Amino acid sequence: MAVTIKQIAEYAGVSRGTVDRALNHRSGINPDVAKRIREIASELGYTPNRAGRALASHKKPLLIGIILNSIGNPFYDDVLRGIYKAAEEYQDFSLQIQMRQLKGYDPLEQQQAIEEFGSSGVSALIITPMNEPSVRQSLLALIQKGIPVVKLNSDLEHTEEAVYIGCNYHKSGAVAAGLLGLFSHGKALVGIVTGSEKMLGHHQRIEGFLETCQSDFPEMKIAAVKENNDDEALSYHCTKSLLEEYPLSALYFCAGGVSGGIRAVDEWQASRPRRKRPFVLCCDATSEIKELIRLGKIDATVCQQPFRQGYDGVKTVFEALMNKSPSKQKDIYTDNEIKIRYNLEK
Amino acid sequence: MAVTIKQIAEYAGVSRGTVDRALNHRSGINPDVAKRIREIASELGYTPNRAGRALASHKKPLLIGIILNSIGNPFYDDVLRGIYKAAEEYQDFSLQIQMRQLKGYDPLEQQQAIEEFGSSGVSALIITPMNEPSVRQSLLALIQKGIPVVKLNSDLEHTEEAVYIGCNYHKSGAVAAGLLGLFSHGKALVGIVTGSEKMLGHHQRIEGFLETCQSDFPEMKIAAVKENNDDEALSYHCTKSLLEEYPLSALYFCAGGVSGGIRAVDEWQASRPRRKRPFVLCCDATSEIKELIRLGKIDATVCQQPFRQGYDGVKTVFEALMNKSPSKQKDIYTDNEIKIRYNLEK
DNA sequence: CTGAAAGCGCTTACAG
DNA sequence: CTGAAAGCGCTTACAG
Repeated sequence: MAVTIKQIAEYAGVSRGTVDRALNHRSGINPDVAKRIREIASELGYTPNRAGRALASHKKPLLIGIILNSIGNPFYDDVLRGIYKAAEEYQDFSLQIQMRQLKGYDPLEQQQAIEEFGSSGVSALIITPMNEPSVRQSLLALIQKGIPVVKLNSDLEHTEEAVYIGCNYHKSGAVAAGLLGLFSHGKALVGIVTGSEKMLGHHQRIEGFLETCQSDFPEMKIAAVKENNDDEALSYHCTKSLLEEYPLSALYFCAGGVSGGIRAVDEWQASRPRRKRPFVLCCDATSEIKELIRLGKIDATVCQQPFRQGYDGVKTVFEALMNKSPSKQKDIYTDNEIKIRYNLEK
Repeated sequence: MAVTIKQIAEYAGVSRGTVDRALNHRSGINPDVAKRIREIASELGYTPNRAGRALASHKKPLLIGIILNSIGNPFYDDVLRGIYKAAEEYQDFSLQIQMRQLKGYDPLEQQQAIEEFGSSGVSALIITPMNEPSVRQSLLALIQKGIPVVKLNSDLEHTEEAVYIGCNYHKSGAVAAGLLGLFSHGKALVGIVTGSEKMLGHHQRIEGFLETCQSDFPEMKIAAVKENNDDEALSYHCTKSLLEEYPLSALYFCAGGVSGGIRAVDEWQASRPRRKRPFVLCCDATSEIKELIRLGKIDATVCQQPFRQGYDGVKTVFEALMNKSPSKQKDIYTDNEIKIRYNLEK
């Protein structure tokens, strides 16, 4: 039988209330008493019972603020599904979420959202942070107040106190290169279409791709890297010019704008029926991308478990709040899953 | 605020005990009253609070029996990790597991284990069932008593009342064929090494493989299918003779005995340095297989989320027990994950 | 067949 | 600074 607060209280010769104060570092307790109780608890190997805790905190539910730059970005569909699934499962444990979705990437807007949540008294925050000093400042202020923060999908430098849950972008690029290496038997001329060199994730993917090419596939060459700013029309033009300028055997889309690029490939192929269509690789599996894979227009994609990102984000803050342990949870790097037509989920 | 038993009691003008009896189909209650209470509950959209339920059932913890034919089979390492992880997370909700691992495939032994658990009074059972009438009988007897049963990793025909959580073997074979088709640009002569045609899963993998070859890759030919009974020594000989008899361009191991087979490939290649090494595909990612992939001796493997199988197995019985709903949980088909050297986890 | 009470582990006002 | 009591939602003997 697991050890309870009641047992600790008996053992220490104090009331349960006092044990609670000690264990949860609440105010209004003699520091020496608190210290002794904590020692007893750790000797006895006490771990709080989450069912008990959940029931007791029923009166003031744990509010989790969520800030996602997700509007208009279908990648987040599965992330959101994961979040809502977890929220549903944890609602019996008096956990509630408050969602705030943003469009585009405006640091100021994001900072404002953080501060609003901060002053509205959320117990924890999940955010897809921009890698900006102003955002960092706001987050650090929250963390200082003891509010757990989860960085979802995009990391923010110099905020190691917050857990990161998301893709290992560098590895994602390496997987793409490895896959292409195997398909092409190590020989290829690759055109890369990215979102923006300024986006940390996009940049890291390309780095990982290039490093793997250099170390493992010396005969795989990069023709050029073009930026499409995640814009379909721009992506169409980038891709078109890449195809016209170089005799590409492969295309790697490492961000958004995939369907625009595919349109360029289709046209290129229609006008040059004798040429071999390049091998097309991309990232993630939005419903649009899935459709293009089914149609045979994309050969493979490297995914990052978006559902799990959302689900584990909520789960992680729940655990952090339930255990109120000073120990930081571990970062979670989701798997870089290879999907082809045959193992695509519905 | 969610609706509680107390509210239903007030609404119906009865005590909370009576509501409990009605909602959980306990004995000793006027059927008409029970019916009325259930109607009220469903109108109000009542769902039981798991934290409350968990705390209350603290006195007699839920015991989950687990029967795995896992001894000596490294595939189950990750399944076990998943099970223990879930057990740890759910122990606060008074869930306990009792593990019984078996060696080999003896239906009688399995049946005995089931009956022992049945009479020792477990609340639920998780099992890797053999596809045998005697096993089916024992399981159906448990199910009749209202004990939820989860079939883990292997399905058993004609027991639709039990949830299946595991691989879609047919699809696993199709993914292997699709992957090979892409790598080989649709042209290959494949040797297949399987465990036993009698094992449902092994058989289904081959079926899936063949069907995909026929429908999508007409120039991919199967040289022969050999059985190794999951035995390394036998696997070595099967593989050796396949390589000697046919000019294979690919090998597909769809069960155990992979390292024995690879030894044959290594020797074959050493004695014929001019010939191209066949492309090697297998299933799952035991630590042995991972090592062979890292060494470049296996090109790709199709995995089935063993950790998730274990974790979700426990989670599913927990949900079933907590909700005590008559509605059966949904079968879970885990993803057929493609792993190559570049996206292998540590 | 039904109700009132006690209890699961924890937290939270309230008294002192 | 500390303790006693009430309460979260649910279940379980026990009385009647």
